[in-house]
Amino acid sequence: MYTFDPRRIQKLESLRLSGIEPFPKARTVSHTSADCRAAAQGLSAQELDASIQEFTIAGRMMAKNEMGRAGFAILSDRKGRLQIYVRKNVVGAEAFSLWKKLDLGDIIRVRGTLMKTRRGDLTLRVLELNLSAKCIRSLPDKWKGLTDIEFRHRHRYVDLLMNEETRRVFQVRAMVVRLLRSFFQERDFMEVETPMMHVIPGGATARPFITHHNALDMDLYLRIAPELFLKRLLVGGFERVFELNRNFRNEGLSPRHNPEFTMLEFYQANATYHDLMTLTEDLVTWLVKAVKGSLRFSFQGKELDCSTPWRRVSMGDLLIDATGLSQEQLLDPDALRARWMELHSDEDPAALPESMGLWWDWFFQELVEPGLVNPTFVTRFPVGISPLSRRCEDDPAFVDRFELFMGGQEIANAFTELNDPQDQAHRFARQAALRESGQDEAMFFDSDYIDALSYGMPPAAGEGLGVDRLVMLLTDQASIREVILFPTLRPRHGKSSREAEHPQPPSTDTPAPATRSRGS
RNA sequence: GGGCCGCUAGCUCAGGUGGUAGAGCACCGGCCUUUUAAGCCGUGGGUCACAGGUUCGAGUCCUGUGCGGCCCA
Repeated sequence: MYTFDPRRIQKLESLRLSGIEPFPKARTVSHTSADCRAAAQGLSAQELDASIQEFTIAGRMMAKNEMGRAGFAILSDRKGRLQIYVRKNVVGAEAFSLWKKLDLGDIIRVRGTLMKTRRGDLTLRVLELNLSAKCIRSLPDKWKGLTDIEFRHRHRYVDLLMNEETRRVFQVRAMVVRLLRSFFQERDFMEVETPMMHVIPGGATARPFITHHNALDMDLYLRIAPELFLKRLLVGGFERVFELNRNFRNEGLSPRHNPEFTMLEFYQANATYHDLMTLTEDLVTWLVKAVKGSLRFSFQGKELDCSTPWRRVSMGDLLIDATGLSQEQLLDPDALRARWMELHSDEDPAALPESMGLWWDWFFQELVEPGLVNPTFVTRFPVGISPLSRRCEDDPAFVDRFELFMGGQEIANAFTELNDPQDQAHRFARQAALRESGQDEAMFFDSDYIDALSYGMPPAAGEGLGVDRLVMLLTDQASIREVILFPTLRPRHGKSSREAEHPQPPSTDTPAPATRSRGS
């Protein structure tokens, strides 16, 4: 059952007794607070007083000053805030008694004309006042505001109605999504929607969520990436496709990871990853200019300069600098292991990687990634951690792939697509073997995808771009939870009492394998 | 997974060494017809996250649990 604040319930009753419905049906509104500001632009207090134009606006009452038979309040609507002024001899006794009963948080509708106060603040002089919806919870402290981060995330609606900055973050997010769509539509990419529920989860190395279809009596996986379906569309003749939607990865929560996150993926036939580097520069600089107004901006205290061309550097060169190892040592898992143990003498050697690719991944994430502040394309990844990428022409141990880093975090991941069905089958087999050995982030063997490639997929390049991370950069937020309206949170009260009384048997899960979750 | 910090009124926070739980805002009542965090007077409001323990006595000390934040892995 739910318990309401008895004082506010009493208030509802008293309003109803005096003939005022606390939750009436909507009445029309003619303007917004921004319209009022625009109408008053450049007008003096005298000119406003002479104006007879009426405005009907509605919004939430965020502040209230009562002064006997008059008073001020601040109304907040989707376009901002506007002060209103209520006088008993103007609105009448009945409306004024409603005014006196109004609480902070109430949503009201007012009709009136514009004026300026002695201090010059634009104000709506109210002629008519209606209650639109009653608020029966008290608002956070009007001066200190709402600061508790957990409360802000669990009750985002309160965060939004109290904090201008929170609204701004999500307005920027909406703008970014709109601009991304128009960028690709203008370049003749077709927006598509591929399955969220997969029989075989693929397209990334990550643990999936499992769900169940009752009628078919089968488990399905929430997708970890749309990649393999988008490439099937290349086979089908849609030569430029993109999808902007959610992926789900069954990993821990962190300031950079939410289990569901938004990714833009796009694929272009007859292009290579070099073409996508240029396209990504065009896309991101365009977005940064539109949102920030400049290619230079600060992110978490660091200065970012997005002027093109961006640095392009191979992963190997970065690792030579960061580890002090030679090119030959970087190819030798034993040398890599020895260097790692020099840096981490306390780690359990049994839990460390065995392949060169994973070693590169570990060293890179630890030593290189945080330092990549300005936009940087990192190229030439080891084939072992790139099971869907085309091999470099000059060295089959590496692939034509890049990741884009900005502000010390991975923003995008792209490669020239592997379209040789035999090579792809070999790579899947290798991944499947890793799964067998307990690495549950490794990929499944997807024979339907091999079927598709067997029909011939045009040479193509594809990219995935983390929308949440991009919005973090553009809004200067350190945590992904600040750019997701309703981030995943633990249940408020943890384990149920039943579970506490009857603990589950010990988990039979295998211990965590020697992998670290890939970015993005 | 580990370390540190936090959890007190609807909100923001005080509560040296253990001794009847406090302020501001909000809410309620009264005064005030251009306020600017309006002001003045008055009232009500608490399972001090939860569970144990030490003690004559616990918001305070101890142990455990939950939730959150930061750092590390």
